[in-house]
Amino acid sequence: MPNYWLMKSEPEAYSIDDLKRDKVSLWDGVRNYQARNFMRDAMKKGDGVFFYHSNAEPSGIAGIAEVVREGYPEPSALNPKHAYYDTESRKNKPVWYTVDIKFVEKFKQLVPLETLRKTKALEQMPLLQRGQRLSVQPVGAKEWKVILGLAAAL
DNA sequence: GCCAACGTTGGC
DNA sequence: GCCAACGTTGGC
Repeated sequence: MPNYWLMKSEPEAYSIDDLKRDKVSLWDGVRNYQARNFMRDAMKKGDGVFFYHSNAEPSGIAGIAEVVREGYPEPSALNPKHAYYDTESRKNKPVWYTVDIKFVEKFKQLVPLETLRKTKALEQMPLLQRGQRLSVQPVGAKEWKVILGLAAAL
């Protein structure tokens, strides 16, 4: 039984079209411990991922990806030349982790945040809670299905 | 561009 | 260990 996740990215930085082009990508640059813990400990091969566009016009869920490689030390945190370099991170004692995801599907139309908010069955989603800004977060199986339904109906 | 909410840092 | 200051996220 796979689990489901939602990952946020600003489309100007990395969009679902970029993932479609790359087919597979790591998910680096996350510098939040809770999000890291999900990637390091909880995300499993085969899990489903909603690709969320944040700070976008409009923001919302753009499509689907799938976990293809489970948590491993994030390379850019160990690379002094990289913008995501972290002086605290060491090869034998990494601080930050990432997973690899592969492109599965881009929705014909993005499911806007506004639509998610209007959907009663989704009101418990972490994404929709006030002030929450976790960039990697779990999605319930029921919510996953509801959102697939919304995407199909657009 | 604004700003509320949040996470992190660092002085004490 | 508290908490003010600061930087970041992300909707609007």
